[in-house]
Amino acid sequence: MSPSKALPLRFYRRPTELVARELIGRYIVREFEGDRLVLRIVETEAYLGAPDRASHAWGGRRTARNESLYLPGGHAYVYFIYGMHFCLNVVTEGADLGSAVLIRAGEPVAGEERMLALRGLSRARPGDVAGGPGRLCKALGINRSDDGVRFDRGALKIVEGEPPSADEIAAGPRVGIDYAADAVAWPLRFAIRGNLHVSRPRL
DNA sequence: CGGAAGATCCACT
DNA sequence: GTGGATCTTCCGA
Repeated sequence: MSPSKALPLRFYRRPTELVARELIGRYIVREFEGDRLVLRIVETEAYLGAPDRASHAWGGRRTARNESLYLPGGHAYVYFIYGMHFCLNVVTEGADLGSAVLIRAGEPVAGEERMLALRGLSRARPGDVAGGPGRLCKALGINRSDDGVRFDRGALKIVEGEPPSADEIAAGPRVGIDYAADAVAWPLRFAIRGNLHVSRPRL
């Protein structure tokens, strides 16, 4: 079934837009209280750091909240937003740049029953479990205690998969960043074309 | 020190 | 389509 070989740190230490594209089709493997939860990544967004108005690292902003965003590629940046949701990012490139990829949606591969329970649902249509960054974190039991962990080992890994071909990946503007001036329209959102687990608005 | 806004989600009309 | 939930963070005064 799903492969178990974690991506090496060097995978992440490349241009952010490329990493965002190439994370599509990989698997997030989460060990949570004895359960193995697996999601296939179907949607990502690239955040480029200081030059990117939509990035938490815009203009070099650096605070206690986003400190882990400045770790070297391959670490997690988990932040709390809107008073109730967590979002999961994969730090990219080298240390101190503040570039990262937001994991926006995943397709359940294993442990779906447990993920449903974590989401507080009894049944779900495609996309309900992990279609959206807040839902995805809730389905995997991710919170601030996962901030700064490595993705190549431990209880929150990203492993190899079967990345779709380039023509199966759609690109478009990122979600929820209307304030981001010139960066509003940058096509840094990536998703598997036609996949039902992609968040709204669908690409 | 106060206010505003946020890389969201859900329920309701 | 609209607004409310809920709270941390940030910036301006």
